[in-house]
Amino acid sequence: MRDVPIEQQTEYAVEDADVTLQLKEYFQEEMTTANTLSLYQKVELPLVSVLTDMECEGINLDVAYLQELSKILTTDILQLETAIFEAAGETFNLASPKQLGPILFDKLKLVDKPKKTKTGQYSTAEDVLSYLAKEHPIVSDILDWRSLQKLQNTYVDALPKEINPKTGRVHTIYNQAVAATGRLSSNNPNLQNIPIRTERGQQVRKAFIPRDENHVLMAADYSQIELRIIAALSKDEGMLSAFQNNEDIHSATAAKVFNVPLEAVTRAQRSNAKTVNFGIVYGVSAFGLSQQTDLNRTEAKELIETYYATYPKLRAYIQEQVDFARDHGYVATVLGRRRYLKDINSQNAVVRGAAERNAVNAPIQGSAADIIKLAMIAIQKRLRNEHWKAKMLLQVHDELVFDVPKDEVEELQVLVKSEMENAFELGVPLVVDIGLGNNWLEAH
DNA sequence: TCTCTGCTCAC
DNA sequence: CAAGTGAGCAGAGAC
Repeated sequence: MRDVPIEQQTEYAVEDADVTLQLKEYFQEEMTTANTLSLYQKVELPLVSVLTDMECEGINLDVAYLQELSKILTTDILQLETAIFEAAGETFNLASPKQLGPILFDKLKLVDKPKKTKTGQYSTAEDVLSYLAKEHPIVSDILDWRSLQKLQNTYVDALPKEINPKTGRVHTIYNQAVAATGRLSSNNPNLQNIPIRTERGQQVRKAFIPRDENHVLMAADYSQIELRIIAALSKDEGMLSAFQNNEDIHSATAAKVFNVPLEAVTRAQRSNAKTVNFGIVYGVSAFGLSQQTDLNRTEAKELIETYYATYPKLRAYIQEQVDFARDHGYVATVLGRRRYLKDINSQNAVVRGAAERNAVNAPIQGSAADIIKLAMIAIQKRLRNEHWKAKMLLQVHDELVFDVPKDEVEELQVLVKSEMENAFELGVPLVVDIGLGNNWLEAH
């Protein structure tokens, strides 16, 4: 908390003493374990001042641009609303799933047996409506309306309200003691879920800009860090060699699974391989995979089988994690961060299944968190000791964002890439991609 | 005003 | 039965 007025410190960052208490509660009784004590002293405590610096620094937002964006959104939203009420034959509160459900499924009878939520309402969730879009033009208008409404309410109109009048910048708060896996979380505002996937969402990301015309934003993100971790932890030769040869892991997986040369992999094959690669980390079932791809359940089941035949040590590793959790009641990351799984021996198969997926996912997601935390500590130490003017602003799980004076850009890229790639010796190369831009979208 | 539900944004 | 980790919005109902 250096060089920051006291009134500013307490506004954005919880004081260090409070964080220490939160952390001790977070780790609870395991503080006596050697690994946990070391994790606490070597990672979590040094990270406190790094996060404080980032929170106090804040980030610059282009408010005039967001206000223009909001006007356009308002027009588009009204247009969609008119078309939807016309098609429905009545007006209602479109933001209410409780009112929308009966319109779609009782009045327009979009489908025979509508999916219900756990409370018995009709489900109008995105995956359900996407599937029904071909039944009636009102459906895609509703989905479009929802997405624009989300952008306007959650980001375009909300973010400018978060600007601190003293600094003129937006200051998130990072919570170090919330996520079960060791990840950070971000709130007030959450700057870890700024849109990027859709074209209209990308317009929002453009509102995050450098502090002035002498700076640029630099984004540095780990390439496929979770898959590299599962490759390293499982020691599967096929997956390790793909990373050692710096191959595109999804194409390499597709080539192996569909038994075609790397150059002959089609877009659809790569896409399905990508879905399985991510699914493995989350513990996906054949049913889940079939929902996410164009495959039926039999094909999805076959694909998963072929996947495990391709990367046999992955299956063994997953089994080891589940067995370890059953025996010890917890699983651990590369730095010994534990997640306790009280339901791992539950009689209830659904509850037990969820705990088993946690046993696989927590070490992967948590090890990625360990590694980026080490990188953040190392980077901030150098920025401070070597008197850089550049500032680390944001962390988004596998990405760090910096505000960089133009005359530091070239050298800082080298520093950040090197510190991130060498933060931890994993046994598989860590690769960091760096981008620069006059806004956060361009920096990707 | 508070809490829960349904939904959707990110990695 | 069925994909992990979060935060925040509006609606709806309890008080």
